[in-house]
Amino acid sequence: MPRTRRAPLPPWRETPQRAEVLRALAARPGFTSAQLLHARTQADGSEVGLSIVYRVLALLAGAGQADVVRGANGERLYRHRDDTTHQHFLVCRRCGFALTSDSDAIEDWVARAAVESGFSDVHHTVELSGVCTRCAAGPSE
Amino acid sequence: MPRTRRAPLPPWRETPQRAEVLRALAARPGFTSAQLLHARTQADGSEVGLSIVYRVLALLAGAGQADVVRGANGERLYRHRDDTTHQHFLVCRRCGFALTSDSDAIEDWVARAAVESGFSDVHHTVELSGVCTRCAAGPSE
DNA sequence: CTTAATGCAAAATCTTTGCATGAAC
DNA sequence: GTTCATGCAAAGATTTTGCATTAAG
Repeated sequence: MPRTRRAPLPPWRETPQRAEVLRALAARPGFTSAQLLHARTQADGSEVGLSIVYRVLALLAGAGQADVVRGANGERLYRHRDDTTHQHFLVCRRCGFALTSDSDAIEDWVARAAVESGFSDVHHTVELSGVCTRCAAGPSE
Repeated sequence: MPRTRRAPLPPWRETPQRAEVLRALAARPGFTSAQLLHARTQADGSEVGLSIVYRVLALLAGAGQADVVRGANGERLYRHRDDTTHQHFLVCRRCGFALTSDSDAIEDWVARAAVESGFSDVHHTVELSGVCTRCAAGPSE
């Protein structure tokens, strides 16, 4: 019973702005905030409105084409999604670089907790953050 | 190597407002937002400023006397802390009622992920949300 | 042409902060 | 009396939305 709620994917028109957001998102090695993404597109010379960045990211996330985690301050961080399996991430707090974590143990645990508690429609969020080896070595970026 | 960073607990004066926030927090069966807590204190006839609610909650959380999770919209939800063990919660999305989850499996998994990845200073957040049996039965509150 | 996307600025949230007043110790 | 807490309103930060304009199909 996979939670693969691949949304009906609302009308999607190819526009330069959307391409740009996708490109910028794909170019990031890790999770990135909408704001930073917007800054990047600006820096790259494209004129993409901040609201569009938000709208595109929301669409992507809704369609399952982007993963979302929450930063320490509650801001949403997005990452282009490579595959379709449900995953958890170990995200570098400094650079956003993320490793996927093998999470069968978690999934099992969650399923068990759901059953035992009697709770219905149980969602889960597992977020790991740390400092990656590269950032630990030398404060870059 | 427990993450029991029990803060030095900055100067703490007993005031009616603090007592009221504590009381309101303790009265809740589950996790509650600062805003709702403020509304409750108002409803109970006490005059506690919203900023005080935020400040007191921040102090409590910092001192390890309250647990914090994040709601779906990124808002912080607080709960009075009964014991000192590191726990995870299964929170009802409707009423905030929470069950603690036995989380040894998670802790082990996190520790392993940290070691294997080479990441340092790894924090983790595990949040489960669902609908508790009571709320599933009848939409109350 | 018809419908959807864009951009801007305004609004909505949640949260924090500056500062003068008042209460705790 | 000092020092900290309070309250208000203003500021911050992130995200959403209304609406006229522009572009995609």
